[in-house]
Amino acid sequence: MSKGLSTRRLPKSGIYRLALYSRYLSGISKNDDDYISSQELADATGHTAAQVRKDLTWHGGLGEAGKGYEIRKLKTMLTAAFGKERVRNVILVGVGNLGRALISYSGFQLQKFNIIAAFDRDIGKIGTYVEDILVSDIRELDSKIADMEVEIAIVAVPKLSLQQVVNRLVASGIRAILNFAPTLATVPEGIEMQNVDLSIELDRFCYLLEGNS
Amino acid sequence: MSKGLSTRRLPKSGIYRLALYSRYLSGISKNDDDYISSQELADATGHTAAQVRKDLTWHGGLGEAGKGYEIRKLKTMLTAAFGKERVRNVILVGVGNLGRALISYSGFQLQKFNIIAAFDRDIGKIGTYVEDILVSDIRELDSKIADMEVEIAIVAVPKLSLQQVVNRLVASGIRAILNFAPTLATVPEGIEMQNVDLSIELDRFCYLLEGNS
DNA sequence: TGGTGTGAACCGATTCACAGCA
DNA sequence: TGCTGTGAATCGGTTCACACCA
Repeated sequence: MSKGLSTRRLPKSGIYRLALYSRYLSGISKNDDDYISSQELADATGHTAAQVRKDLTWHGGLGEAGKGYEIRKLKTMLTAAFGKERVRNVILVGVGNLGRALISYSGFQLQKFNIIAAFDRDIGKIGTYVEDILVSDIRELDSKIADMEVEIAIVAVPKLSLQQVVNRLVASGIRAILNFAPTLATVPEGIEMQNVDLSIELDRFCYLLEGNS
Repeated sequence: MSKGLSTRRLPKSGIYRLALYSRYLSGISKNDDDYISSQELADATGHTAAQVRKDLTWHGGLGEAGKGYEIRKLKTMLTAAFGKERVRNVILVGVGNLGRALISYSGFQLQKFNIIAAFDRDIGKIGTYVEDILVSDIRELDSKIADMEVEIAIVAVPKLSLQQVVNRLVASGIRAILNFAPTLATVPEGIEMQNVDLSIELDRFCYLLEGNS
């Protein structure tokens, strides 16, 4: 008889949309006292007003009938939902071209992400600096991050090293991994792993351009 | 009465899986004469066997009952589906740290993507080379790519320039854009645009780590 | 026996439509 | 009147289960 208690949490894709709303709010010139409608957020992020309202519902109904959402309240809610009251420490593993570019990527600082350490296994890179980040030996991962609060790692290593690096990260207590290596790795239950595979993004275009409608 | 003709094409997420299968096949040591089961592909890519079979159905039933899929046939089908018989030309706009790293990214050559030109608007960069790619003035986009076959552009420009760059690309006949700028742009119907936003990937982790279950 | 192909069932996410409130 | 909040309807994708074939 029970229909199964219908979804009781924001869907995965909703997290992405919340981040988009949040980014939009930080970019507009409106005052924090102003109100914004679900329609405006929808237009700005390419979704529907109903979708926006539903997304915003999960963290408490903070809209006001007839007026919209007070920007201050929205920002507060989003900051809390993403835990952005504080800066997040992030480590990088793999200091190749891509890794170096990621260290320099300005978007991170802006978003309260702070790359605090970098690791590589290439003896030629260990001990050097990229921007102001010291590159350490990957074997020192454990000891280096032991007393720092780090939950997130960005990995940009060759595909053959990936699983090994991931294992090491997990063993060190890392809880979320953003992977740029063009291959997959397995992680234990409870560890988040997101893959960004540049070639596969382009492959998607190829498929579509090939006329597979 | 009609239930609406149910899905008659591979879902968007299926394109991603197809690319994954394809990559797995190029990486294994099996002979092209060998057979592979949906189960093996599923295990290798983190999906289910039924899912794999359904995905492979869209481009023709090439499995053989009791044996699996002949690797040669699979590869041929995938090559055709992604139009990988030929090399694809790609241009890059925005030669900052990230742009330079993308030019050097080895995954592209391997996957038959060929970056043939780079553009920037910074006078200090125009005329220089990154690897063996000449950086041209973005204003020469049209004339430079007029006689080349280019359908795909990778964009790694500052957020404020994005929409303008996108407009220019679309006007030049580009049909697919991979965007690394941390913002959105609008494109006309029929143009494909995929956003890769590094901060937002990390934000997703933050949300999950915050215990929003 | 082993493994494909596929309709049907299921399930989660999106959209619709409207009641309710300022 | 304008816009939110939300159940209900819908949609699309995934999984199930099994007929079928070598």
